[in-house]
Amino acid sequence: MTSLFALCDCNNFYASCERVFDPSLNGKPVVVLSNNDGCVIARSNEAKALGIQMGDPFFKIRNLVEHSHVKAFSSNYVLYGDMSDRVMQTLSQFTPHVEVYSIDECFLDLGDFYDIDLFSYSWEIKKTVTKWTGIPVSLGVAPTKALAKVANKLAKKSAKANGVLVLTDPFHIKKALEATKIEDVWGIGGQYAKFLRNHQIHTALEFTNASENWVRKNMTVVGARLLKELKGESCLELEEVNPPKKGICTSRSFGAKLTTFEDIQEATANYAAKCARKLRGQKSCARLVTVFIQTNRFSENDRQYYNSKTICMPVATNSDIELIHYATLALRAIYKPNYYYKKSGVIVTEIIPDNQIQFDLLDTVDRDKHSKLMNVMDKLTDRFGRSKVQVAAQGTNKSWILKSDYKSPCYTTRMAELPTVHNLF
DNA sequence: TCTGGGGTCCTAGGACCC
DNA sequence: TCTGGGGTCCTAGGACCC
Repeated sequence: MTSLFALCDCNNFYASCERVFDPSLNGKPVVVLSNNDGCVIARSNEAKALGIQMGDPFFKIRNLVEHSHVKAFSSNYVLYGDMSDRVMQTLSQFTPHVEVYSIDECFLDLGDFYDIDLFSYSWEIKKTVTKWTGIPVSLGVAPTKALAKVANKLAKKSAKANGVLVLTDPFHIKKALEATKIEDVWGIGGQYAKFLRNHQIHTALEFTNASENWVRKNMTVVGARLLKELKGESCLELEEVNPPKKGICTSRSFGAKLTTFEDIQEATANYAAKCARKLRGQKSCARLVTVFIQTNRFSENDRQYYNSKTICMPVATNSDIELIHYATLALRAIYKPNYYYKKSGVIVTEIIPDNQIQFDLLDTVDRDKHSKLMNVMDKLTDRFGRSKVQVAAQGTNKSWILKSDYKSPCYTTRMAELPTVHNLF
């Protein structure tokens, strides 16, 4: 039994999404910014050519942006999520066994496709995705996931490959590993790359010559598994269904420095509500809620403060009202006046399916009522968008709101007119 | 003025138990 | 001087991913 995987990766995904709906951007440098218009998180090839790096703070490249007429966009995750769905839908036409690995990457199990012309087939996939969605993609095909990653990277880099690389022949695999720098290997981050280079391992090929014991000792079983994968032994299976999340976090930098408890409380309540909605989305409840706050770590003049507080709730919940209640208690425990706060966040953990909750005899919450209310709120949000209906503690002040000065329209979703509510219930 | 956000897995070491 | 030993659970921290 020989395995075969394809990794399909969208090129410069967020930038490409913006281009789909505004073709005048084609051929021009485009960047997409993180929340709060903070950092560059996606770049078109033209923007890369200008030397703009991933993670560059926007304010530091503003001159270059103006001078070189770079088009900058605030991130529009609703749009990108929607485009991602379209790409994944298209890919699943080619094999029922797909793993949506991230918003812009998908593994395809080509299991026993060895008999077909993999090169033509891959090109067919690539052309179809672009035709149906407008998003350009690259494909790497190989016997293991880690090798498919290698193939994909080279497919993008090499002009000859032009976006498709099939690595099944041992000689080609060896050449590919030789051409792959160790820090470009999937699973080798900054620390391991430095460590390996210190041990004279500079390429993926040199890594495959290391002994398994040595790798296991210095890089845990994860490294040992990677080693096998690069040598052609498949250890990582396709994961078609994603398991429910074990922790859910909602955190944001504020659009401005905040000091008062009320402002931070309002922001934090909104993050708590978002966590609750995510929990309901995967049909689970959480027992622990953690709140953290921090000042601006880049500001040398301001006094710095970071703290977090975890509260164990009496009964696992996914109700906006309860989570906001306990998040506020946690915040109260750590908030100190006279600091300039820049960020807060809410993390929920000890997550269990919503049908396995341990109830408490002394419980004072009417859980049935909460659940019905949340159900209605979710329906309203799905239909009319965020913040149309919310818990009072979430406030209307929104002085903490994110900066988003360059947002494109939500091309793929249209906000409905304000409702006549009766048919929702 | 302005520096992202949300996840996963693994290990070492301490606490605790018998 | 010499101070049991083995198992399990939990947590913090470190590595990684996009």
